[in-house]
Amino acid sequence: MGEGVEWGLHCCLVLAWIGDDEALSTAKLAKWFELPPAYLNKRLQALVRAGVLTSTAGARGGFRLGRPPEKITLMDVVTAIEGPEETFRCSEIRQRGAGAEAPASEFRHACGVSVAMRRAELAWRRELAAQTLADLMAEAPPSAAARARRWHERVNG
Amino acid sequence: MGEGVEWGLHCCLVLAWIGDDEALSTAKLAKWFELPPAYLNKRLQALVRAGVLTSTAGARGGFRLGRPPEKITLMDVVTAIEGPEETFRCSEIRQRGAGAEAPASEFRHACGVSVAMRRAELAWRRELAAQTLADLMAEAPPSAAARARRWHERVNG
DNA sequence: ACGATCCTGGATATTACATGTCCAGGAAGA
DNA sequence: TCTTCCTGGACATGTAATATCCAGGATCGT
Ligand code: SF4
Ligand code: SF4
Repeated sequence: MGEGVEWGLHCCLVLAWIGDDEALSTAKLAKWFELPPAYLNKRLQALVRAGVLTSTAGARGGFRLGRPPEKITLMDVVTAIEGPEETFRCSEIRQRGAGAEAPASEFRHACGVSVAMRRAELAWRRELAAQTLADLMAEAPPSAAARARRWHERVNG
Repeated sequence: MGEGVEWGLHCCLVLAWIGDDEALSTAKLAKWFELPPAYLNKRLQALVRAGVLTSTAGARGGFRLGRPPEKITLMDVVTAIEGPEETFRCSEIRQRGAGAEAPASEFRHACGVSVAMRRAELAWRRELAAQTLADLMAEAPPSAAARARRWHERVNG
């Protein structure tokens, strides 16, 4: 799991705190977290493509949430950044070598290893889809949200 | 998730099918699945270190299961090969940059992003720990097990 | 109209890690 | 004693994540 997920979640959290009235530029967000601006921008673009964020070009432009926080799940952010592929990639080694001698009827039955791993991955995705940005905001200490808004007023006018 | 997990699971399955009476060498297993022998051996060594497999040196040596199949969970194999680290690594970016201005009291509270991701990961691990090698054997078509034993008699005497 | 800000997307470099190979040493059986 | 075979480290290779840069276009404030 790349660190981009952590970046994305924190950025979404900040954007949720400061609200939809104002946008935050890549440069501001990068400065907040001390991250490489150009690279962070790539991740933000991925979130835009997934509809999690919206972007506005031009002066006073930047990013804001694409929909209300209670409509954004952690699963949305993770798949936007990590891609839709499953973490367990099946290379079908059972059909190679000695396994190739097996009758074709055996391959119609889904591989047990594959379904077992998929079952675990589904449990993971289900748990991610069950938690929203709004949940994270609720659990966070209120002082963090207030500090985000104060910082925003200072740097964004 | 590296492909080593798939290799390890398939090898464990073959070892479970042929039973504890005989051992299988790295070379034989590699030939079965058409995998690079030296590299496969690295993964098998990891399984030995975790106690999932046992190894015997010398002629007619090789690997066999370290304990009965119903005592080997998928979680055991995955952690043996992928390592014990969580897939979501937290780099504590909330304490960097503007976040550093936060009072220390805020950091005593565990980060919400971190606990949310951990919760999902625990669901994944729980699901892996709930499935054993014996379960996989039961779900597999009986013809696969029979073919494994036949092949073993041909190559191992 | 004009300059400043700021997103978009492609090309490119850098780095980390997974993958893969090789070899010397030792253990066990034939 | 010869062969098989595991162990562990060193090393080479390949690939993906990470990071930087630039040209193009959009928007805003003046
Ligand atoms: S048995 Fe399952 S994990 Fe193994 S190669 Fe086939 S589909 Fe993949
Ligand atoms: S808030 Fe959570 S995910 Fe973010 S840096 Fe802190 S511990 Fe890591």
